[in-house]
Amino acid sequence: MRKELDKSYNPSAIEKPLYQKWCEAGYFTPTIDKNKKPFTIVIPPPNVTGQLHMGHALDETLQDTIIRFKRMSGYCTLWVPGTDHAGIATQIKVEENLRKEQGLSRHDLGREKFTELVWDWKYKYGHRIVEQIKALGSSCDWTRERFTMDETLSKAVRKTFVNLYEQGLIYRGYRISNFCPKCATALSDAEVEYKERDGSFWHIRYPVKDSDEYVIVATTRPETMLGDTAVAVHPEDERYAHLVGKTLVLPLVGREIPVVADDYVEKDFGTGCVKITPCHDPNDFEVGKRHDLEMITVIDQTAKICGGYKYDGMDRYEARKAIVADLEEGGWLVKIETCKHNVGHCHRCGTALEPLASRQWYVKMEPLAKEAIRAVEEGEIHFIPERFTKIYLNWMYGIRDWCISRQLWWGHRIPAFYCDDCGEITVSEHDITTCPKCGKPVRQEEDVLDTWFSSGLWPFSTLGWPEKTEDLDYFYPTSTLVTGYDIISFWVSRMITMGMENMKEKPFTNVFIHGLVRDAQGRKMSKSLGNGIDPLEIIDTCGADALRFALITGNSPGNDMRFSPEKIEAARNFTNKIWNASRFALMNIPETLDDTALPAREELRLEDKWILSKLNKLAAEVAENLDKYELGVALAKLYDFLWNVLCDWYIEVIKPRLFAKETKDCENACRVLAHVLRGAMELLHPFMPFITETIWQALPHDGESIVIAPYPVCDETLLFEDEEDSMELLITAIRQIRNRRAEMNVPPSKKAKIYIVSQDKKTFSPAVSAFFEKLAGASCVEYPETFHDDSCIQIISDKALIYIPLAEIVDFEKEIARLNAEKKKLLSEIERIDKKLANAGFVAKAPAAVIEAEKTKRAAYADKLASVEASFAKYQK
RNA sequence: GGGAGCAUAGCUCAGCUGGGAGAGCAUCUGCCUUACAAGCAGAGGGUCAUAGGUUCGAGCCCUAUUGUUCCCACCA
Repeated sequence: MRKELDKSYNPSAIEKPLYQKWCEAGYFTPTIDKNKKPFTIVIPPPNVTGQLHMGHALDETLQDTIIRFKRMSGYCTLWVPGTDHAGIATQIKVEENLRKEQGLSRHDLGREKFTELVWDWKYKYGHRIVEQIKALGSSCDWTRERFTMDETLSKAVRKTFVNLYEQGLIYRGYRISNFCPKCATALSDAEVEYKERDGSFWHIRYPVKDSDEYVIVATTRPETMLGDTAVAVHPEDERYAHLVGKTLVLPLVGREIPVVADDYVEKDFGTGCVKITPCHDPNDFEVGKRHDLEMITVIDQTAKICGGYKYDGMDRYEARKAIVADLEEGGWLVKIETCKHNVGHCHRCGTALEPLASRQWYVKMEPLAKEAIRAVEEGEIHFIPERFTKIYLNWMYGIRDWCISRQLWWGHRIPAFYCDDCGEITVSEHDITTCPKCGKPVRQEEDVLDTWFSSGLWPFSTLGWPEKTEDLDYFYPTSTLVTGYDIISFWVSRMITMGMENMKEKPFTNVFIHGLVRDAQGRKMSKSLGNGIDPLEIIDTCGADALRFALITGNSPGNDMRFSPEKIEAARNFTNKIWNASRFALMNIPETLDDTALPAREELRLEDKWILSKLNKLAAEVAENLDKYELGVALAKLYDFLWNVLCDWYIEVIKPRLFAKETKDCENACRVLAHVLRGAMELLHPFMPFITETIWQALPHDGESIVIAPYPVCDETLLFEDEEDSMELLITAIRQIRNRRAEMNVPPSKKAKIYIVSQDKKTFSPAVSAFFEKLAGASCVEYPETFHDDSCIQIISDKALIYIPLAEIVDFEKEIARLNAEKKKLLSEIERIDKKLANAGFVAKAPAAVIEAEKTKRAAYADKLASVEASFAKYQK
């Protein structure tokens, strides 16, 4: 059933109902077919209470383009959508809201009530991001939508935890971890962002007990001195050798602490004496363990001083000021230097982190990393672009144990149960209430798991693991993972690690990495800068297709891109161009034409063969580019074909035929036009699904939707090299005529007769006169064997001489100057080629085809030069 | 300290395995040519960061330098 297109493209009216139709028809829900190859993508799950931003838009567009291409190419495609519970991020948001609206903290509510509240949020806002992903046109299978805290996914988490624990790969350890005072939880190394800060280097005098001697330590964090339990020097540092083993008296505190010798100290840095605070610095912690030093905690999890000092309760920075003042007053402060140093910050909230000794759960990574490294090094998993392999391997080779416990309430609670009576720790897949050892009641670990623990299982937990499901069997391993380079260490590495461990098989074959979307000045888009462009606003005003186009065009894998209103405008103009061209086509294609057959081969005219040839070559190239993940290149080719080939030339050229209604020639042109436009829409569909479906439905077509139409492949019987060459000659000739007319200010309304002299009778024949009449301001065209009229404009085109009798506007001096310029250019070109051909090395080593091409070029130049010379002769007569 | 990316037209970027540089936007000129002024036609504009090297031939490969962005590690 064909419908006429509206006067103007109105995406907002079209997109939603279309998307709904696709979903209802089940196009996005695959039926497992063992005769077909599966192609699977799992979405990088966005935060469940988040909102779509440009980064998501890019990510989803890339995935959708790939999956639509594969679907049309005959694969059994599955794109699993879903969301992440995003532990910290979500909890913070809900806590903030609770404080704002009710003035309460989560502790006021208690764990159970608070998590209920977060679930409420999840139900309330979890839908929003899903709707936004749909608005982009993403062809996800919503019947398989998952959430990291779904029952089955939680099972996967527990199963994994227990497995690893039983292998000794999960353990509970006491050591320094990074604490975020604001989020009030421990973090993993990956979640620490180091930023350079201006700081000071305080030099403090520590006196030796019962002596006049002293040592000077230098520190950037004087407040930690409260927890000092030693001063370390290098074992081979002669300056301090006599002090090793002696006792120092800690200023302000009075604690007696030893001087120890440790390799960790660098002699040449600072004073060569390092204060050791085992509970508040990772290196000091190690030193402390080696020398069996006392562990004294002086800063708590909210970054306040604790431990029974006069500074108790003070914030760390407040305490720093107070302590420095007291040191100064006591005469302990020697000097203050300014320095730059790196401070770890929470990657969620940006607060400066506090290293604290505490008991946390860890995953022992080294044994697990082995397989994850092997899979990539042996090429089972392939990064696109290649260079990200190094980034991944660099991270994996330097991997340290992963702190997975978080002091949060929102997330998967760690399935460890403590018996306070006998001290037994039981890790169990199922909740237990009594201790299996002594039968006394147990209490479950309060902490939850790092969000990335569950997202690390995503490629198989979403398919049903640990159950042996049909989906898992058919769709795993997934095909391509699409994500930004910023989460390679957070997420990609963990999925590979967990996939190799749990499935004994890679989670995906390809990792397609994209960059960040930045603003027009190249800055990261962020809420605080207010420089973000809202993708939803663009969808509303310009349509999802325009947004998708703007995100993919001119972009190459792995590189950041700048996004600007100009880009969107260009994209919208393109959708408009497609729309108008299609509208024009449909105005001319008669209603009665509803089959999709091309005209008989012998009835195809030059321009028909040309455009068909171009289309089929395009199909081959686009598929090749898509296979290589060069989406930007593929889309640029489609743009060029639609605008600069189909619209600018083919449609213009066939207008006379289209207007000759009810002729066979008209019908043929219509058939070719419909065929080419439909093919172009099919090729473009993965990139711009809505507009292409709308136009496709309006054109003669087979099948019920472009979504499931076969992706065009190159039909070699429709490649016409000769006709392509001829058409190129004609286009060149027309361009040159236009150029000359414009140069000479001939008004477009002024038509003139033209004479074309050419040996190429096949190309320059009366059959193409209409081209020149329509496109080059010709009143009529003649094709004489020779032509002599000195008062004509003469154009030396490829394989043709063109004469236009516009005597009244010919400026002979200008003509001669122009010919001179032309001659000079031709001579230099010929000289260049001659030089090349005279080069023995070139002739001996260059491929034959290259040499042949040079010779052909030389012949063409020589030909033109002869024409130029002939013209000179005429003018000089 | 280790590693990676980028440097091409005024701006934003393409340029696949080396065979004489492209697009979009911007600029200038002329057009309401019956799909489209969100358009059509035409034009100008580049020592492909610098210096070497490999090669018959380098924007592309190698080395060094400069500028720039990022990742990792982190010395108190």
